[in-house]
Amino acid sequence: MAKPRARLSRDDWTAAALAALSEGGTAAVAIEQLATRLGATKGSAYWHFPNREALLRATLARWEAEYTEAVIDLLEAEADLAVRLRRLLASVLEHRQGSAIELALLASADDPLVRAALRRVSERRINYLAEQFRELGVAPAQARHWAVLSYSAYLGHAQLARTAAGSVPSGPRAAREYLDVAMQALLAGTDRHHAEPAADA
Amino acid sequence: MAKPRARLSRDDWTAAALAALSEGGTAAVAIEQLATRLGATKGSAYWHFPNREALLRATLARWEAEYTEAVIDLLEAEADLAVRLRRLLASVLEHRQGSAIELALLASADDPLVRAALRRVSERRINYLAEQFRELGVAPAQARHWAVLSYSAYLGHAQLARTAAGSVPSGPRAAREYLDVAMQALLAGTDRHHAEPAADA
DNA sequence: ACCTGAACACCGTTCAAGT
DNA sequence: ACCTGAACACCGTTCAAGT
Repeated sequence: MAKPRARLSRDDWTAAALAALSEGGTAAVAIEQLATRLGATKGSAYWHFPNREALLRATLARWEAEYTEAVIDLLEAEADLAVRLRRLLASVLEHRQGSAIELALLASADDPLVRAALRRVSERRINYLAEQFRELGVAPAQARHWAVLSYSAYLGHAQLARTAAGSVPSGPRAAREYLDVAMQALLAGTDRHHAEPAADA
Repeated sequence: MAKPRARLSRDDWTAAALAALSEGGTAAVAIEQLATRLGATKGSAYWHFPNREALLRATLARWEAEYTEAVIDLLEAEADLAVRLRRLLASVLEHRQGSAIELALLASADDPLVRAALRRVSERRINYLAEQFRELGVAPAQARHWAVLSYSAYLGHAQLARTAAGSVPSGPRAAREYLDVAMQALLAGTDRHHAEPAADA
């Protein structure tokens, strides 16, 4: 398929695996299929990696390094703390780029390696959100609970968007109304009983 | 492993598949492995089912028939509408029986067949929840949004419990506090601005 | 150092042959 | 009607041999 390359690097393999991952989940990270795409034989993979697990592990590590902070970076760009939460949920409704791999990983949580990667990323993001809630005036003990709830809504939404796209609000109008509802819920523990209908649409 | 049985039925195969599903997800529904467990050869499976996909499909259909209404039945048993929501979220925190298969399915959402089953079940449950919110006095158009948010929190929680058990509130004390927060959020659109700390613990 | 090519194990699938 | 046993394709893995 692809033009045969004289030599392949580790990065060539993880790049191909990352692409396969977003298209077909963990199952698509198959050495023989990747070798065909890369114009090489399976033996090449086994030079760079001891086995398929190591290739998958390296691929997930690369995803963590390149995408873990993506959500946080997106939020940091906005000054208004309350609007950040809205952005977080909106990012799922709007299917931003980079989320394809994340959705594929959530669907492949069967795999222990995937599970471990998701665990680390979740913990990092929940800690960030808890910090946000504390800045909004929520007591530390409660802040973590609000963070977990918010991140659960995010994850559940990603899951719904993938498995039951029809059940999820679609179109700009419905999305805005849904976000208003979500913000009213998630900020119910704050002084601000709901965020403005957003100046970021 | 298992004592060899003279003859196997379709139900024997789907029962074995259901057990394998809850232990190892879709990947564990492997005809050769199931045959060994059942004390038969692979050919037996191909008598009852045209292929592995048909076996998986029948297994998922059985799960839908036996477990789809489980959550709803659980909730119907309780008269107080607001407490039902609390029960829904609590059921994830407490890892009730039957949820093992559901969690495995969420993790195997890679598979188109699994996705389809989850879609049908989600839609059914969201409709039920929307009805609940309408009974709580929420306008129909809003009720669906609150239902989607609630179910997202449920799904996201299931995902977190599976991938990042450490991030989720554990222990009766933390679980209760977390539920109080969740109820405050999910009932923020209702007259009852939060449910009583529950008489069902 | 990096890769090919052939080999083997495992699982999905087929099918002729058995009871 | 229901199952076995042998066969083949596909993918993970190994390794001797090539450049």
